[in-house]
Amino acid sequence: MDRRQRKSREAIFSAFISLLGEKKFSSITVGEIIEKADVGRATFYAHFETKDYLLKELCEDLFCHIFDLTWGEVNGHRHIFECNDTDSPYLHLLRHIERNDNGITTLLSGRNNELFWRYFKAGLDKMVKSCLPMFEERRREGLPFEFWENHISSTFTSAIRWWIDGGMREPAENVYRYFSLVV
Amino acid sequence: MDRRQRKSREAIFSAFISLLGEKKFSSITVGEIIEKADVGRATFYAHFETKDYLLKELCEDLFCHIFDLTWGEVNGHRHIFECNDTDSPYLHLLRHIERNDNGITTLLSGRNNELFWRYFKAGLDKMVKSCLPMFEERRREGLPFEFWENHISSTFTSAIRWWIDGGMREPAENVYRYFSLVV
DNA sequence: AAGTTACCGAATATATTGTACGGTAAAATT
DNA sequence: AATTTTACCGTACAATATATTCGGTAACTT
Repeated sequence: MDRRQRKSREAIFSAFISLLGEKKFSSITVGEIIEKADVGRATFYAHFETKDYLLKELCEDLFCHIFDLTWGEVNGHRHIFECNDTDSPYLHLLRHIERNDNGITTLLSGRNNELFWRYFKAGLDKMVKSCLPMFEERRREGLPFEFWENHISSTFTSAIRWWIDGGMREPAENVYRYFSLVV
Repeated sequence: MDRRQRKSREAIFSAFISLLGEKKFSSITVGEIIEKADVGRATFYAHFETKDYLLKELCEDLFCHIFDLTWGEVNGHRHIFECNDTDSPYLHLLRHIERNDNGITTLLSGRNNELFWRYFKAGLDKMVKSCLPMFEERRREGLPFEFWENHISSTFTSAIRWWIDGGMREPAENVYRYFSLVV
């Protein structure tokens, strides 16, 4: 990709993230974004069809990155289905958040946009699918598979949410322990 | 409240709900609402400051109503802290949704607005707080109280979500059973 | 019956979106 | 090194949406 393209794209993303920290998605205007990003209006629309697509692509960039990282390490060890042996991908993900990689925490903590969490959960769902066997023995009798799948994923999501909303006063390890206790 | 006021308010709510079934919140305009509600523009703004407040008040009306109903019956029996004896308020709530009371399902099923779920969960949180002792014995050692609280509430929320997203093919009783199994 | 209140309808100022165009500088191609 | 392509800027602009104002009318209240 052209360096100019990259620069504009980055500038827009960066301005957008900054704005998301201040106000909610729906009340952010394209005008504000391009002003902060210091790019022309036409440039914005050359990159992103709409404001919604901007959010979508930002999430994809960000979350795919995060999830690929947690995944990658596990995959590198060829341990997708035996996550127990190595560091749990869940704990791994929590550590990423703890370190605020890519400013992800800033975004997730905003009381702003639920859309963000939707994309986050979408990425998480995929991860859970791969690491599901981790908790297979805890699945009760008569529980539909898809329900269980969804339950784990949303339990983890809401644990993170609870963590962040509470100001992340506890270390990632604790949150992981709580998560393990209830699931 | 004046009958005229009530009529206008109802008309706006009704038009808004109908529109929410068709398209997502952000792409609904005030123009569409007042046209469908058949009220003047000034009237709309006399009732609601913005479109966001409209959603807010609608949710409050609706959810407070739903939660008060489920609650009311439990409270009527003076059984807030012994929900076990009577019909569980959770199951109760599921039945409300199953019957699509106040068109609540239509609203929750739209892939539209997460805001709706936020308000829903806010109402649920209060309910959980009252009925928490129901599951007290299942709380594991070393688990913070607030985490447990949040966990139950969001597990229930995501169970409903899973249910609705899947087309509500199972009866409310099943969903309640799954919920009981995992929590 | 008189006063108050909510409404309508239309006009309007303001803000936002998304597109179009000519000119310019950076990058790729020859 | 010269040429072509590409991305960009800035401005302008049409289309749409938001939110306010105001005079007149009908419905409620006292």
